[in-house]
Amino acid sequence: MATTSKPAQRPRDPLTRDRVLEGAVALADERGISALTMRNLAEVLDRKPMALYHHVANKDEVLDGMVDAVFGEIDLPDDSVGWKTAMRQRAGSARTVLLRHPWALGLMDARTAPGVATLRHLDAVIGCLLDGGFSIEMAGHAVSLIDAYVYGFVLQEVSLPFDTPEETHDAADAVVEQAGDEFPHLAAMAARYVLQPEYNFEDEFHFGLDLILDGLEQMVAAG
Amino acid sequence: MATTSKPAQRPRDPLTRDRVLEGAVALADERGISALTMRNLAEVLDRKPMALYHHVANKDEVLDGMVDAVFGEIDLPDDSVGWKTAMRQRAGSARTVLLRHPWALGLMDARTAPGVATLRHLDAVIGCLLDGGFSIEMAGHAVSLIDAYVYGFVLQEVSLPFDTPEETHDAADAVVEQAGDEFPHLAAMAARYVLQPEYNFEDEFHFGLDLILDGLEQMVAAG
DNA sequence: ACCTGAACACCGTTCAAGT
DNA sequence: ACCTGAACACCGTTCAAGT
Repeated sequence: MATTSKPAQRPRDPLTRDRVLEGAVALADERGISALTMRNLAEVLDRKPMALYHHVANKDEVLDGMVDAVFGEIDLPDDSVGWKTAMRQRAGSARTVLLRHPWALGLMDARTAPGVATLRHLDAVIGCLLDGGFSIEMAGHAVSLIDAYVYGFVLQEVSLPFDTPEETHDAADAVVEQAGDEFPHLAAMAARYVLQPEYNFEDEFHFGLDLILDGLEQMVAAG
Repeated sequence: MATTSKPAQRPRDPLTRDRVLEGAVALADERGISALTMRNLAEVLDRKPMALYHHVANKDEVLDGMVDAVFGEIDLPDDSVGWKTAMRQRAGSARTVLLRHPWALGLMDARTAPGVATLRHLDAVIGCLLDGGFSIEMAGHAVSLIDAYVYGFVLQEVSLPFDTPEETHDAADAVVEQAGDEFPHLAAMAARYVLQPEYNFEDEFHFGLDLILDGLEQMVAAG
């Protein structure tokens, strides 16, 4: 049997910056980023709004901290499995984490500076690639390429207007019916690919990731 | 000599949905997405706030429309140059447009459904790839991969805390000084790569794009 | 058809005050 | 050191009304 109230709240020992950020992430996950107001956040933490300002400068600092907290959840690359496997695992972890906090990528353009979790992650990734035989330039190329792909893929995934295979099916159906004349290629793709029972958007993720990792491997092997 | 006032405003003929969206894009470009309020937008359009609701249902519809308007600015693929060149040009156009409206990608996760400009663009891209010999499955893979890369790259680009090469240099300098001990690989990359005079973040874009297009070309050639 | 005024239930944040 | 009350200048949006 647990103690008193909801987890991670422990209502009345003094607030900390970390507790504020933790509450903000939980609130955004549960009720959407638009419900993340300083006033709602204070209520969840069982304080009055002004109490928050003792621990963070303003709402922007909360948003910055939330993004960094999310990046801190992503697994660091495993140094013992070779760069390619390590990058594949890390990319999968990043996707999982970013889908769990679907508001995070939309906050990136509001972020003023990368946080320490973000920098630590980047440092570990670069180290893993250098260990794997990448030159410093190639490691720079690789990080930018892999991360762009992962972020962009998840951005498409969270902005898709459906969350389940059934909804995907219905949406594709609607495209075929509504817009088959105006957008024939799109309709063909919906009918002959997306609507097939074996279609799974997640498989697209691995297709692109493998193409990228194979391409990098060839370039590294070629020197 | 122009007529009376600022362009695209023409203060007093009746508002239209398109004029509302045009004003919203201009306002977000000039003063940032946080300045985009229904009240500010009404002022720019020389109306009272409530006038907007005669042309759009609510603010969410404005945001959806803005994203679709931005997608409408991206060049459609050129059917006469081969799929690879067409995709390279289109990706470059998308990057340019998305950098011109840096708030657009951050709005994607709030979007409820793709608009017609987005669908038209996607349709043209699929058509271009099918013409180039892609199967419907390969075209699906290719669209998802290329678009993920372009969006993700630009997302990194707009969230970088600097806008000019000079600022990049200063920021990299700061990383080396502040965090050289804690993040040695990052510091090495900053010192030995990013801080070199010939470094240019834009070149990273072409590196990754070419790797992706070459990989796709090999797969298509192999059947 | 198109626009407006007044009002409601919210925001983030300042400033001065309480323990 | 940590928290609060009252206030200010904002939000998006409803409803009823004006031309």
